[in-house]
Amino acid sequence: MLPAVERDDDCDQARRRVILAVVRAIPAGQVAGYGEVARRAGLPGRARLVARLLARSAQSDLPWHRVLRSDGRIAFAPGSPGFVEQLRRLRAEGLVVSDSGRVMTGGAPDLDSLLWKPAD
DNA sequence: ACGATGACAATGC
DNA sequence: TGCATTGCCATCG
Repeated sequence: MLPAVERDDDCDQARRRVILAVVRAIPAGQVAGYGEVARRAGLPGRARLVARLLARSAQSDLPWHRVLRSDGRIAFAPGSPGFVEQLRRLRAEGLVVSDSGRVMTGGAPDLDSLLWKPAD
C-alpha cells in the first residue's frame, strides 16, 4: 500500500511532474506562456513557479524554449546566453522571432482564435 | 521575522 | 510598442 501520509515533498514533486508534462505537451512550432502552463497544470497564479522550475530542471527532452512571457517575448535578457539559445531553438522550429525576442505567431493561434475561426 | 530577488502577469498611460 | 506600477509566489541572506 501507499504510505498513509504523503510527505509535503511528494506534493511538490507531483506539481513539478505535472508542470513538466504540460511543457512537454507543447507541440513543436507552437508556444505557450508561463501563466498558461501554470493554469494547464492546475496551478493558476504560479507562473513564477514554472519559471523557477524550468530554470532548475534541464532535461534534454524538455522543450523549455517554447515557453514565453505573456507578452509573447523571450523571458531572458536580450543578449544573454539563455536568450540566444532560446532564439536559436525557436527559429530552428520554423518560428519567426524578431531579434528583440518577440515571437510572431502570425495572429494569435491560441484556443479562442482557433475555435472562432469561421471557415478556411 | 523581514526585505531582496527572479526565465512572471495584469493594468494603465 | 514600450515603460512603469502593482500583485503574486517561492527562495534566500
